[in-house]
Amino acid sequence: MQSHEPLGGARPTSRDVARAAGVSQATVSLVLGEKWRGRVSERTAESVRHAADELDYRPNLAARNLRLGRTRTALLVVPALTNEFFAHVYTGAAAVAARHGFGVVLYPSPDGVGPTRDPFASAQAALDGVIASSMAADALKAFRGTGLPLVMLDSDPADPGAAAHVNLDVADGMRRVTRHLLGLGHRRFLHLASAVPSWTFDVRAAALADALRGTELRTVRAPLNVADAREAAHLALAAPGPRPTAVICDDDILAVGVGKAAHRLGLRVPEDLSVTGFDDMALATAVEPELTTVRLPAEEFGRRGMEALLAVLAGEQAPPVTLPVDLVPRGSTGPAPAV
Amino acid sequence: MQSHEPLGGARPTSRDVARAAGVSQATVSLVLGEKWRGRVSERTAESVRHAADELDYRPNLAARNLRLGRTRTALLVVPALTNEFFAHVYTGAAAVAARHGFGVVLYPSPDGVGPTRDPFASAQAALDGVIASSMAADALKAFRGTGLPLVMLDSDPADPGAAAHVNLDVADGMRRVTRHLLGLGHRRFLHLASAVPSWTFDVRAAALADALRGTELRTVRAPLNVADAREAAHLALAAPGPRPTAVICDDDILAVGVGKAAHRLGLRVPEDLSVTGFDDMALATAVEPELTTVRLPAEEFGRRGMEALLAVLAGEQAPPVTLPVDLVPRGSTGPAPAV
DNA sequence: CCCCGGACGTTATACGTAAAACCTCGGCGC
DNA sequence: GCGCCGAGGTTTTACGTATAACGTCCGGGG
Repeated sequence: MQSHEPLGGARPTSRDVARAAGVSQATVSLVLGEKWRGRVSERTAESVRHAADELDYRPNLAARNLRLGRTRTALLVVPALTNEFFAHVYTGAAAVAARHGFGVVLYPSPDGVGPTRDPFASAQAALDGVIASSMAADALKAFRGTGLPLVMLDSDPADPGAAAHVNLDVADGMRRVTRHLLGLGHRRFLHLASAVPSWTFDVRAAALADALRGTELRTVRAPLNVADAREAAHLALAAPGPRPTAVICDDDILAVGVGKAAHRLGLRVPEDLSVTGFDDMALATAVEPELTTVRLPAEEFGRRGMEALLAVLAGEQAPPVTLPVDLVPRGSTGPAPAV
Repeated sequence: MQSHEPLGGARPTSRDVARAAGVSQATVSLVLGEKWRGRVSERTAESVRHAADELDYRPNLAARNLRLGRTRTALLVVPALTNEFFAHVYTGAAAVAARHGFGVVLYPSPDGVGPTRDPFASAQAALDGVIASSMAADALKAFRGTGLPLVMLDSDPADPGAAAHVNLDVADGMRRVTRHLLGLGHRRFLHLASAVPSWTFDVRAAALADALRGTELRTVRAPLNVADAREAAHLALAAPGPRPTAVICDDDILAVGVGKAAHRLGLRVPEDLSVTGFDDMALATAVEPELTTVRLPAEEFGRRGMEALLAVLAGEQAPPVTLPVDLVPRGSTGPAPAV
């Protein structure tokens, strides 16, 4: 039976609690801040806690942030909220953050290109630090030079603007894909790459070029959505000349688009055409056949990112990390069709 | 050529700007706050703006929030970040918010059930108001009784705890689905419902029961993910007795699960089985055949929610809104198979 | 007997901003 | 010649918190 204050009434402050408990405001702050060992008697502490409960006191975050000069809030800059991969990254980051009394605010880069006017106005929160995906490069620019500690996800380790780097071994992921496909006898490849420029995609392309030297490899780019991917794949697959027998995609979404294009062209997957994705999102097992793809440890990626940021904030060095990835073979890849 | 302060150096305050411009701090606040018409000369104002630029001054949000007693931040409580529908809702809400100098923070209800310990600690931002989906009922509980203005999305309009309601006409959506399927000759239905209890799903079920009275209608529930939906659908479709000819789903994700179950059972969609989704997310056109589904105006939903919250914060009444929905017929529905 | 050092609090202050209240001065009406 | 007013500022205060600096009382060692 909580006694509710009148709804319009102002929220109680630590001074109100102090008055109710018959102590000074400073004592309330000490007790509630758990810094009172040996400074306040158990009896007094208890009465403060009781009064705080009674009044349903919650400290004013704005005042605390002002006083302490930090906010315990991190910003996660992601390319788009609709990208399921980053939902998992967020989950991981938020979990670690919560354990340290931190909160995580999301800043989704607007879908349209071009940098935003003022990210801070949008984020609206004072921040202690920023974690950003290299895929959100445009939105990111605005955060540079603000002096805020910056942890970069999947970006060039040589970038000096970042205080720490957490990467995924996407090059190895692509190598595993090629090994898998070469083992199935494929020799003519199409790489459906992301049209968004980003270090992580450059790395994939380079790894691919390296692993597939001596075979036929074409590259086509498309934005990260099914419709555009389908169009791009349709064009490439319907082109004159020998058709690739395997399409390697930078993302599951692109791979789904390829599947749709194949379907429209009357090509069976995987009998006529093998397709691979990247990320292993829910989408990968939603389609038929299920996608052979590269599984990325998305949640751990987010966790490591947040841990790196916390380390930086604590003044420590955060060594660069590269997380391993896995190939998940499924139904969308099969033996290369006999010529 | 921006002259960067030493990186470790403290951020400049309005007092620093004042010193640089040779005026008092109050004047800086007036000028930068655009409240200086007739109070400060154009010359002085210009010199203040110049000094602020020079120092790369950004107001301290914590101090401002403390002073003003409000944060211009709204919280959007959603069931899960992986649900694409809410990504669009967020986009809409954030767009309106930005136009009014507001920011939007996301609070994704943890995937596991059970209320969270302290949402405020996680949100970490002082808030002016909350917009919440009825699908996140558990996380929502913690926000009740805080006196914070609450706008509910797709929830019982009779709920007195909310200051405003914005709904989607999901009942009409379901009626359109039934009309479509009845017109195709279907008479035996399976309703694959969401296992998450929520007003919006109750409404759908009721509308369905009402529109399909006189036909055969079974109901099965599944959590909102492909794997569980597939299992539930598999069981229901493989059960003895006459098989339903159409499966009506509460969500596109569920519909995709049904498609996979059908594939496994050797049933062709739509020749042997018609399937409908709900939401019209990207997923709906990612699968083959594409899903007949109900298109929800997700972005407008978010916009209206934010507008309602702004109205409430301005002390106005926000009349309840119900947004219309549309049926999008695609390849997953067809004429009922001849018995 | 005096002084000293814990134990237990209190008083005072600073964080950076917004804005109310207050100053100063020159010009103008009467 | 005096008062008043408006333009163009400045001084001051408050927001709520955390914490450094400062009492006060009491028991005990020298």
